[in-house]
Amino acid sequence: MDDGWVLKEMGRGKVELKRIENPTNRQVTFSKRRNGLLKKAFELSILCDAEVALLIFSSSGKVYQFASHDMDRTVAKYRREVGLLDSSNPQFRTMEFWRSEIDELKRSINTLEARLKHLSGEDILALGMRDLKQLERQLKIGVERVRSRKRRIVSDHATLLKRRVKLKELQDGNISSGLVGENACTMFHQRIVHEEDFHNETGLPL
Amino acid sequence: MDDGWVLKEMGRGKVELKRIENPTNRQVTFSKRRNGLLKKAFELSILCDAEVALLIFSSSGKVYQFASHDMDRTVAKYRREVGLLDSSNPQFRTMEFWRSEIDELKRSINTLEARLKHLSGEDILALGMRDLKQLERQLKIGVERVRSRKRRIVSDHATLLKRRVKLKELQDGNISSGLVGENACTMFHQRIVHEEDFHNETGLPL
DNA sequence: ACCTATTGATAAAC
DNA sequence: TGTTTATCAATAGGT
Repeated sequence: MDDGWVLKEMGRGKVELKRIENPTNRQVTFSKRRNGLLKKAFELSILCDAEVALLIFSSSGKVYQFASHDMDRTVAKYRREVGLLDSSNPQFRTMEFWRSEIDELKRSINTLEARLKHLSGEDILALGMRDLKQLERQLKIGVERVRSRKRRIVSDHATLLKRRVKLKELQDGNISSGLVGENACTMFHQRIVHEEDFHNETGLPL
Repeated sequence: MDDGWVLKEMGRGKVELKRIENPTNRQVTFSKRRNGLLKKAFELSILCDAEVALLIFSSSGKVYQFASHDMDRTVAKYRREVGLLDSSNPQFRTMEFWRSEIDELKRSINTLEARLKHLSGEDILALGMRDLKQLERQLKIGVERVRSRKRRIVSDHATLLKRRVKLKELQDGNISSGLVGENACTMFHQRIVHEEDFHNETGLPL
């Protein structure tokens, strides 16, 4: 049945008109749409003989701009037209600027803390089934990545030890059968796996 | 033969990237494109979490604007990026205070983001076995909590439906066997479990 | 302002 | 980052 998408569409797929959570996708989309927006602004100014000024700050703080005439001139014009407020007062403006900057950072922190809690399974009572599913998926991916990394570390350890033993064998002169090193390595590997309780496959109760 | 259009295209026909001479067409196009541009600016700010400010003056002098945050704030930010700072400014001290305040908040954000990434299994290459183990434990707890919550939701849904059906049976008068409600409920429950792919017990590949 | 044929923009995948 | 491709969006021209 139709999910009742309250969405927004674009290219290959449809995109919800909401902050793109995936940082990579967000960056790519930003780059593309930024260029598109700048181009459109330019076209409007040419085709329709309009005065256009566009300022774009990426979330990382980088600036992009377009001004058909001159940014300062256009902004000044805007202030004259709309500037009913005495925002020209340097003190006032600076103050407001810093305060809004700080408020925004605090909002970011709140968002991050909320997401962090969700990933720990806290404060999830308000989430719907859809969000819960996504959360679980993300958590599983995380678990798998961590496990993968752990496997890798153990594997690297084992390989390293194997090399060392092999080297030692060569330096000491081959004593008897060449299986000594292999056995030592295997034993080491098993020890690691056991002591660290590797993946704890038996269940979740830590 | 190709006229070698040094043009610009759009809709039904192609349009030369040049001021539209026909005043009527120019006005119509301005109206359409202005709205398109404002919409795009809005979308960019939402989708990519960007700070966008857009000023448009029609050739007749009318103003149109969009600011994702606050026009003055964004313009001030722009001036700050472009214009140089004067450290001899009397307000430099104050500014330093605000900046340190902001730096602290940004540090908090960095910490939170790092933890968030770790919980998503990203940037974990630098972590040791001990941290990885703890991470995995936390992720598993999260997964279990989310699953528990999902179970609860499904269960509640089922209970609710069961009640409704029972109620309806009473209102309609008992038609035949009292098993009707039970069956409907069971079917609903199964549908939910299946459609939502409940726990995806088959494995981790999402 | 509404309607469509066309071109434009862009999400996803590579 | 750049290229390609499938899709949906924007919009020119007309009514």
